[in-house]
Order: sequence, then structure tokens, then C-alpha cells
Amino acid sequence: MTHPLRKHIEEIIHLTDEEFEFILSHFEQIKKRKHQYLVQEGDIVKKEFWIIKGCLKSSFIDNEGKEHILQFGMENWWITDYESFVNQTASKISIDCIEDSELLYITAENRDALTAKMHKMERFWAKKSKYGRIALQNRVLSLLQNSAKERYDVLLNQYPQLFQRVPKKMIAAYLGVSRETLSRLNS
Amino acid sequence: MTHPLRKHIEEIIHLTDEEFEFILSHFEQIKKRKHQYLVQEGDIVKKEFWIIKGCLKSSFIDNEGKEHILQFGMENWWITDYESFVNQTASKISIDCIEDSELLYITAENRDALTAKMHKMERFWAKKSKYGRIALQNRVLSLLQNSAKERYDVLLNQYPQLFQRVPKKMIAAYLGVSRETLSRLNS
DNA sequence: CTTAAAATGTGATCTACATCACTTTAAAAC
DNA sequence: GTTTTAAAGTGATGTAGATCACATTTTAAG
Repeated sequence: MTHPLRKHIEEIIHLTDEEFEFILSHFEQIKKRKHQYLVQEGDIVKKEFWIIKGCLKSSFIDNEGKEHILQFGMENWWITDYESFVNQTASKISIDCIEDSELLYITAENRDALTAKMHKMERFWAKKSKYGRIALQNRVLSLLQNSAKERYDVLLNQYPQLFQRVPKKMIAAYLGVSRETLSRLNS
Repeated sequence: MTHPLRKHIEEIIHLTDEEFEFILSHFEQIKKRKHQYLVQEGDIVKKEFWIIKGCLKSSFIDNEGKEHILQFGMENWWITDYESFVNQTASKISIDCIEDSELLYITAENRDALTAKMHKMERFWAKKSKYGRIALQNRVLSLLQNSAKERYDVLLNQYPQLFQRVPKKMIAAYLGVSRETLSRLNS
């Protein structure tokens, strides 16, 4: 059975068995339990994570103590704090597990080394980066344009599994509404 | 006097005279007058623009006829609709000039050709793409976290020139508040 | 199994911001 | 310079969604 990461990369570029083994050798695998942190506020993030199994969130707590969720991550998704990872500055956000999770991670050094030796990975990273940006752009548009109910419906249609796996108050923190309001949106 | 685009690129990678000339040969220059479109809703965007001089906005009109502004662009900024440019799908947004503007543009083909022949441009594009993503990420956080007044103050501090150059109702459309509310934020 | 701790729902009330309506001011266009 | 059009300010009123308070249900922990 093909490795899920291989499937994931091959959605963008084609790989031989040796190439994939070479790629995989640049990653490490870890397991984390529910409520464990991958990144804590203040860390300088050295790794980019790919989710084999589980569910995570990247979020931050504002000065009123309210949590805001930037991203959820599930199987086959990448997650990290890009700002900290790219600029090597202290992270404003935390990333933690909503479920027990299994992850692969790659450091910036390994990523650079891999890309240098295997040039076509550049296309993979570039494409992923572009997609991430487009998703964020659409989220900005949605926050500017849509009501709480509309944002809720869009998310529910796009990621129905999410609603089975994460508490509603986190959905609320992602959508930018209070949990009370979210609870009333169904009716 | 060094070309402003050269200065801009050299903030990230170093260039010889020949290299810059080679880069520049992949661009075309155009002038547009105030109110003219660079991209109209429905277009499949073929170009990425770099602003030599002037001021532009990328925006879209929702089904209630309200304008929402995704991005402003001024001197030394890049502007395009990434979603359409990357995926070659119909653009949801329009880009038009707030002032008479002078622009350089590069097509996807020229960009690929340039990058293929001059590998270090890859690093330049990658970095720009990352910065764009980080900016969007922070905008999402700001929309989730901050009040209209707070978002206004942040923007005013970050880009004071913008407030001299664009009508307030456009600032409002960028911040996600009505122009009436924006007008009352000062007091 | 029992107890503690989250998660969720729901009413009552409050408030930031939207919308509508109209006036004033400034900038294009002729 | 005069007219037209767009920008900006401001009051009155409406409303989506926040906040507070408490009850109920579900999940986790001892």
C-alpha cells in the first residue's frame, strides 16, 4: 500500500519509488496525544508538520482571554506557524492536538537540502504555498462579506467531518462568532 | 539611477547588471488612467503586475452591490488576482486604478521562462509568496480579533500615506465597516 | 460506578455597527 | 466659472451578534 504522503505529493508531481524514499528520509515521525502542543506561543518554529492521522488546531488567545482559531488540520494537511517558520520570529500562536495524532515533520534545513537535491520538490512547495494563500484570501473575503450564518453554512458544506470531530466552541472560534450565537445558528 | 524594480528584487537576491537586464526583458510596461481596469470580474488573469507608480485596488462586488476590497497596491507592490492567475479560472474580483498608474507586468509563461533560465528568481518568488501569505494570515487574525476602531488604527499606523491617497469609503470597504461607521471612528 | 469537568443549549439583555435619510463639502467635468 | 458628481459628515433608528447567567447533557477522570 502506497504511503499516504506519497499519494499526497503525487497529486502534484510524479515520483519514482527511490525518489519517494529519498523524500521520506528527510522527515521524522512523531505521535502526540490530545491536548499536547506542537507549538507554543513564543516558540521559534523549526518544523513544518504533515498530519498522518488526527486533528489539530492553530490558534491564539487574545488579551481578553478569547481563543481565535486560524486553522484546523486533519489527515493529509500541512500545519505550522508560517510566520514564525519563515521569519524565525517568536510565534504568536499555538498548535495543539484536538485528537491523538500522528505526524511527520520536516525542518527548514532538511527541506532546503531536499529541494536542492531534488529540484522538482520546488514545484510541489510552490503549489502548496499558492493554494494556502488562495484559501486565506477566500477566508478574508468571506469574513468581509458573509454573515455568521453564511460562514457557518459554507464551512459545514466544505468540511462536514469537522463538525463531528471538534467541539462547537472551536468552530465558533474559527468562524469568529461566540459559541452562544453558533449554537443558535442551526435553528 | 538604479531601476526601482532592481532595488525591489535586490532586497531579496543580488543581481548583476546583465541579470537585471535579462529579468527586465521579460516584463512589459503599461500606463493606465484612473478608473481604468487591469482585471475585470470574469477575466482569466494572465499577468502579474508590479506597480511603478500609482495606486490600485483589487475588489469585488457582492450580490447586495457592496464593494469589498481585498488589497490596495502602491509603488513597489505586486498586484494580481492570484486565484485566477494560478488556477486559470474566471476571476471573482476586479483590479482598477485609484490614480493614474504606471505598471510593469509579467505573464506566467515569461515568469516560468525567466525562472527556468535564472534559478535564483525561484527564491525571490517563493519569498514574496510567503510574505503575501503571512500578511493575509495576519489580516484574518485581525478580522477575528479586533474591533472596527482597532483595525482602523492598525491600518492608519501601518500605511498613513494610504489615507491621503484613497477615499475613505474604500478604506471602509477594506476594513469591513460601513463608511458611516468609519466616519465616526475618528471622534 | 461516581464525581468532576467540559460542552452545549437557551433566555434576557446589551452594544457595536449597519442602514436610512439628509446635509455639507470637495472634486471632476463641461 | 458653473454644473454635475462623488465624498464625507451626522442624526435617528434598527439589528446581528455579544455578553451574562444559569440549566442540561456529555465526556473524562479518579
